[in-house]
Amino acid sequence: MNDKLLLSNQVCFLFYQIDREIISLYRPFLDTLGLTYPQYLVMLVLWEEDNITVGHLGERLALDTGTISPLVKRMEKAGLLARSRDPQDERVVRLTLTEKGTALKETAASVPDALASCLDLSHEEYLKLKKDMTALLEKIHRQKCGL
Amino acid sequence: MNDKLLLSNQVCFLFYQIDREIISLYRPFLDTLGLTYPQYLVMLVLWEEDNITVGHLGERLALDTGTISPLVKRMEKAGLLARSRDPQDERVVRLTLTEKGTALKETAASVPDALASCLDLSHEEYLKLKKDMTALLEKIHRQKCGL
DNA sequence: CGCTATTATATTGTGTACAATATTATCACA
DNA sequence: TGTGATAATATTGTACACAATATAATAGCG
Repeated sequence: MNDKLLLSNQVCFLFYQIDREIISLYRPFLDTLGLTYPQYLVMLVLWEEDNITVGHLGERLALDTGTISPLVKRMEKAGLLARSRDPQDERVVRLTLTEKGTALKETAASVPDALASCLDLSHEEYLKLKKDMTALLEKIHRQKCGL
Repeated sequence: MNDKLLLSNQVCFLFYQIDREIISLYRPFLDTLGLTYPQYLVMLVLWEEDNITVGHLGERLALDTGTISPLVKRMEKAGLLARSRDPQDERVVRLTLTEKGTALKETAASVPDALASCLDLSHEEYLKLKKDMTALLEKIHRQKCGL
């Protein structure tokens, strides 16, 4: 009758599962690094650009302050980064890698290849998937802005 | 240097964002129904097959007991379903829709179309996306089993 | 200069996820 | 027929997500 409500017809459910499955593929490797998946994403940002603000980090990961704030506090406690108020503007909190956080990049360098081999995607498949998913994400963003 | 660690090169981050964006598209519609997204998935299963066990629900949603158990308890409290031990096997808990839960299907019937129009996907695009993502999910499952 | 609006971050409260452990009921078999 | 193994679900503890609210610092403006 109403096929539209069948679980198997929900594309959203596919994304929901794929997201969790991918994260579970990361887990053994990230456990070795002592990181959770969102913490790994934070580290990727900091390895790219150190000494950023909490607000900027939230923008890059598309996470709000309610998620970011406790996340970076846990990472500070774990010795991965330091939080400090900007003397120029005391509202701003700047995030800096510790030695431990910087050093972890060496170990993390092998993670992308490890995952790629888990997923068993050729470079072409990877590029196509990345292109398709980027397009989909941008389409969603455009819709949300009501364009 | 090591482009592989750039956030923008992580396909996983695309799926992470797409999953959250899609759920946020659902939110206004599900708020109307008084459901969260995982609760909506539970309702989809129950509208398909009523009187199922907690274990079966967990299998269909690929969620473990630590997630399912409190989830269905909250839904029981909300009056959407009833939990009862199976007299044949007291270990088993069976889930049944209440009148309210059954009735909610009428209102929910419009959700899939509402989402489709949010995503602005043609039927062909939807079918292709579903096919591609199903294939990807199955590929991940095969990898995990070590085949 | 003082006061209000805005900005950056934090906190609170609720609801997932998931690993690890606990609990209770059934099963298998000596 | 006990009794240890197994199965189904629950609980505990930790870590996100996110809406709503709070807090503190800066900016803007009369």
